[in-house]
Amino acid sequence: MADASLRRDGETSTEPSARRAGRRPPSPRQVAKNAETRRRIVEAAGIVVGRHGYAGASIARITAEAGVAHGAFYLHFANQQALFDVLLPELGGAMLDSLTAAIRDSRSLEDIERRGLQANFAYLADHPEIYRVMNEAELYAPAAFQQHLKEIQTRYVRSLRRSRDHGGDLHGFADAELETVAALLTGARSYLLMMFCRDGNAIRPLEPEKLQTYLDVFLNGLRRR
Amino acid sequence: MADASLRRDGETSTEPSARRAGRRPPSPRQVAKNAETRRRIVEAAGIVVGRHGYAGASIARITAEAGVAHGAFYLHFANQQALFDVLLPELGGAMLDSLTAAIRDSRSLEDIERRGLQANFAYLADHPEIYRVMNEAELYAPAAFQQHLKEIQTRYVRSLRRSRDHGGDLHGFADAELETVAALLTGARSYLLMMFCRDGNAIRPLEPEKLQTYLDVFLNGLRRR
Amino acid sequence: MADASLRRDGETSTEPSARRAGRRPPSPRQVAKNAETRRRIVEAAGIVVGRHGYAGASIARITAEAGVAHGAFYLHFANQQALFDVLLPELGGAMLDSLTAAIRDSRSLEDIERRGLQANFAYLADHPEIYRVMNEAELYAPAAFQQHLKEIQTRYVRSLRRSRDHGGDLHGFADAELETVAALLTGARSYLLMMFCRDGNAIRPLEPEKLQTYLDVFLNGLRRR
Amino acid sequence: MADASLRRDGETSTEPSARRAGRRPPSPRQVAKNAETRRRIVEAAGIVVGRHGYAGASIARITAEAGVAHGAFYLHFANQQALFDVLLPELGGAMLDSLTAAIRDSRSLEDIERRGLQANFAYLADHPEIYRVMNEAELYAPAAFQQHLKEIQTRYVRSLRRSRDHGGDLHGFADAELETVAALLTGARSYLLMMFCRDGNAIRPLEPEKLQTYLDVFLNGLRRR
DNA sequence: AATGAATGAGCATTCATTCAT
DNA sequence: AATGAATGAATGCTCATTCAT
Repeated sequence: MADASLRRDGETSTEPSARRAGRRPPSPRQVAKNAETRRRIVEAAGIVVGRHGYAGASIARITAEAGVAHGAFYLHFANQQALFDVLLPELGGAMLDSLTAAIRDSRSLEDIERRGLQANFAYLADHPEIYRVMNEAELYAPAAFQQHLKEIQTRYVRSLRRSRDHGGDLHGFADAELETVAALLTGARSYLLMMFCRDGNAIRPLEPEKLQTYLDVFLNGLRRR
Repeated sequence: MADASLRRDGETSTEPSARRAGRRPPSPRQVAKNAETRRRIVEAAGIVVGRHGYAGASIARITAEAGVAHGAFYLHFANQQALFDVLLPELGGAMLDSLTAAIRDSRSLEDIERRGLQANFAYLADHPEIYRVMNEAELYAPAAFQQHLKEIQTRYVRSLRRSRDHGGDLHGFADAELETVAALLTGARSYLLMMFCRDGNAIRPLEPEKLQTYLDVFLNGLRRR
Repeated sequence: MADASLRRDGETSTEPSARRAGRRPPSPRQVAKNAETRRRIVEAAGIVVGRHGYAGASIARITAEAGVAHGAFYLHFANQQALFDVLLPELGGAMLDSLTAAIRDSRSLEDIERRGLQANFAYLADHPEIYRVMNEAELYAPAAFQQHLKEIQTRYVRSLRRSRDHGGDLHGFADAELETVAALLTGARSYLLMMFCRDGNAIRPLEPEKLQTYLDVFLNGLRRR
Repeated sequence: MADASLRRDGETSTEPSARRAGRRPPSPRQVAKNAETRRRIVEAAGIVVGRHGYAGASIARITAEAGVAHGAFYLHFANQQALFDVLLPELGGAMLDSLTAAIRDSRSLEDIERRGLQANFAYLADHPEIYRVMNEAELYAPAAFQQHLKEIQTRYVRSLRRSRDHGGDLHGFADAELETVAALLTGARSYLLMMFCRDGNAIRPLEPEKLQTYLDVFLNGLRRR
């Protein structure tokens, strides 16, 4: 999971906030059960958002999907928004980590892009609900969405910089320009996904010719000035 | 109310409900009033969606903004969805026309991109509500959104093709590839807008250096293979 | 009904707040129907509070009792509290008016007290629900309760003053002291009611000996210093 | 948990649950802890009711204030009502004892009233939460409230009778009449408190002139017939 | 066509109570 | 005895839609 600091806001603390004198500490079993329930709620929420969107993600649907009582929700989240705020960081964070891992030791821009794009689409094909979680977050969890964008941006720029400093492409691009470049790449990738890979709620792979065109344009465009 | 099942797409027929057996045709004044009320509702809806999003665009708010009775809404639209379905085509269509006009006699790709992008951002600065109308339509009026994307795509491809056939850039790109290129350009543009030009509900201009980077990357990337 | 100004606060305005140009004015029939529904809700609320207390006066119960839809409530009141705030003024105000009428041309203190007390208990026997409406208002509609107390106090002091200025008793009591005296009388009366006249949700008459003791003590006590 | 049906009045038995066949009697330490927890809950409930009223006195708030686990509540009380039923007797009983002590060797009515009233207001100023505990009990613990009234009544009548039999005032008042007189005095005192001494959740002293008026009226009124 | 009161299903949230540990 | 997570019924409120006028 990306970063615990993303999860703080508005969410009911799970840990007893003050370890009052004379209180029996919770058994490890209890703690585990507690965390497990929370996990099930988040997971169920992902599925429900994937199926019905945030707008259709009522507490009733989520708890039914999770197999817990309606009221149990409020033991783990202060309110519906608190869950929404946590959904993208928790589910999308895992995706970002997986993408980062996929391109970890790429040295060339082509490597980054080809492997990144494929890993991206593969992950979404495996976890199709993430698409809506991410996409609708702009509306239903704006802060989380902005944070997610920033995270993508940061990681992307880091990769581009590494590629520029070690490899052949991108020389001539100042750090500030790489910010813009990352936005172009992210946007282009996002639209490929949206326009050519969606199939109802499922994600199908990008056609190879389109991937090739994408690579051609950007590799050529970013080669050198 | 006429039989809804006869209507495509949930939208109430705009034509006066007469022309049915034995009904007097509406006076021109009536027709005008009819159309005028409908227009006011659509316009009000644009404003309300711009301000509160589709989710906050209740019939009550829209009719209040339009200055008509709550119930009047259903004389012009079969239901809320029918209005949502009509919003992007009516408001976004005008924007597309304006963009198409702005690049009409561009011959070079640079012309298309520079003028198009500037016209795009200028239009949105003037009509800030369109941003949300367009952006949230993916969720609230998916069919209209797909249609809008297709429209953009078609027009973009047409421009690119013209540029390729008359100018210097893009030769070597087959028609099929231009589809992909249009998606890349649209996606990149959209993310620039989202990441760098939003300021609450207002749109501020793209910084010139970022515009330049955009142009550099794509003009270079699309020049030739 | 006591005073419209009591009713303003938090309640949804029933009149269209702006008579916008070109809007058809509501028909008198509609207006009457509207007011009638509101009246039925208030009346039903009185009955329900009398039966279950404010705590049991759910919107569902009230609207069921009134024979209107759940949602109709919110066409007439902004929320539950707005109704509660209006209940005592509307129902208790009528009672105060009736009491004021009952003692209107009393000249002696004995007259005021005997007739006032009897009118008070008689009114409550006829409208037993008022007892709880009044009694629980301290908790559920504190502002209305304070206002009600003040109203009682003001009217009581006025009567006492008139009695003092025209009759034989109470001379030697300064205006400021009459405030205290009114509180003593109100409190004593209220406890007689509470301790000796309640019978479930009904009110039974005060035993004549108790009334006599009340009169003896106060008439003697207030006669003269 | 022991069989609730055996218990009068909803209250959990305070005695250790043993003494049943084959159970080891609880260690003195256990009993102490048991009683201590119960005491903390009652005390916490007083504070919470003083702060939020009975309506806001959720088990969660009370147990949090008491520093015990939510579930521990049900080891000491059968349910919330059982606690409410016990609150006024336990907290208000102490107040009554203090008032009884304050007027113990009064011989004149004036003594009783002046000292009683001052002791009453002083106690409430010291324990402001009792005001709400007492006041709202009519609603939330009606039986306890009636019992409390009766207790006040009994003690008051006893004092009045002693005064009558030993002192100068009240002669001519039969025992039955003293019942009524006690109600008048209690009601008058209660309204003085409510109307002139409340200051948010705090109680401020009664102004001396008002106290004097109270004494004048009643001493004069009760002197003799 | 226009009006706006009425309808009722749907939803988030609270909280007394239970129970496995 | 103590703990605190889990349960689920109840409630206030919103809002798309209908319909008498």
